[in-house]
Amino acid sequence: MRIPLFREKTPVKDAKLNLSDFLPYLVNRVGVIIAEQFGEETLAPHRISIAMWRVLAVLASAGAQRQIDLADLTSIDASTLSRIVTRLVRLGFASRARSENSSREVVVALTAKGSALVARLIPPARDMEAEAAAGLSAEELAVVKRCLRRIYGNMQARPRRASRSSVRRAAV
Amino acid sequence: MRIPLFREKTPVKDAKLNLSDFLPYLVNRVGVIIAEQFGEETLAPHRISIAMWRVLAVLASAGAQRQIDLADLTSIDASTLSRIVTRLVRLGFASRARSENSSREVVVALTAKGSALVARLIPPARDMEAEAAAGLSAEELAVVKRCLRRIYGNMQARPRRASRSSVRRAAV
DNA sequence: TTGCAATAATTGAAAATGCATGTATTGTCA
DNA sequence: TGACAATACATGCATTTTCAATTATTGCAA
Repeated sequence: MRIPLFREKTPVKDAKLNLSDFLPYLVNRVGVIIAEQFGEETLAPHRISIAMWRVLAVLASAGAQRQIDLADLTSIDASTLSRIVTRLVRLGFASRARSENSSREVVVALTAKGSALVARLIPPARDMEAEAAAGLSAEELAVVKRCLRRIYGNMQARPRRASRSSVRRAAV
Repeated sequence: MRIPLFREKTPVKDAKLNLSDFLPYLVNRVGVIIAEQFGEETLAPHRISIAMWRVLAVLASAGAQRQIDLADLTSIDASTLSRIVTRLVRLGFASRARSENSSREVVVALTAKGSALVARLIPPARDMEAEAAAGLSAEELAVVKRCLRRIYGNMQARPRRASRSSVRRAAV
């Protein structure tokens, strides 16, 4: 194998980042603009935040959950989520009860009022998705969704630096 | 036109949301997990936040920008951006100067130190993207990126009720 | 030209967020 | 079984973000 006298062509390619072709950038942009518009148009009239909507949607989709699982499913930090659930309970959209099998756990569920709210929000949510995906073929949209699921799985399975708790364990 | 005695078939389909097939949900999840891991692993050692990285990356990719355009390109609120730029200037990564043609505008640019930082961060950024996209074919990845650009364009072009932030078209 | 609306950036104050820590409970293994 | 680690949730606190002005400048129409 020949050792090149010069660096391979297009050395600039590594030093420069074309953001419009950079996946994390594209994903962030799309995520922000969708959340903004859905929040302003659909959620604001109901006086709920996008974070609250995410919690309600997960509860409606996946059923009652422990807070730690809700945090995972919504990508919201556990401490933030604890406060959001407090607000949802105060507003009457969710209930919080100690788990039967473990009294350190808490189970969050939708109330009837919460279910009714989600039912009203689902059609505009679907509409927003349809408008976002306008011009994409069914195949393309399917590819996008499948790939996003795969990407999430990749990131989740990635070996990462030890977190605080395991650092403490390793240090002992 | 006949009025059906019963509701059309599969009424549940509209009332229930399957989040794992819901585009906004998938996009948000992926965006959050990528930002988290890139922030913890790559940015934290440099004492840089993900928001600061986004600003630096846009400046490196698109050149010096007015703050309002930076806000658009980074999906960061203009007031938040103003404070982030202040921090970047204080840290020596960026410069802020009044525009030549309009003294109400400000032009933010990378300093040499800022460029050097971005140059160091680009390789791990590329690595992260590659790991995220592991298992996707080149074609699939291309479809995903193209569709995300289209989706962003769709959302931007969407008719929405008047809001404070002006809708400014950015060529990305 | 002048007056007024629009634009760009900043800032005060409130709300939201994230990290570290605290508390209570459960799991485990020596 | 009895320590001790791990887990689940809540909370204090500092930081960050957002919304609503505020200031300064520019564009534009009468």
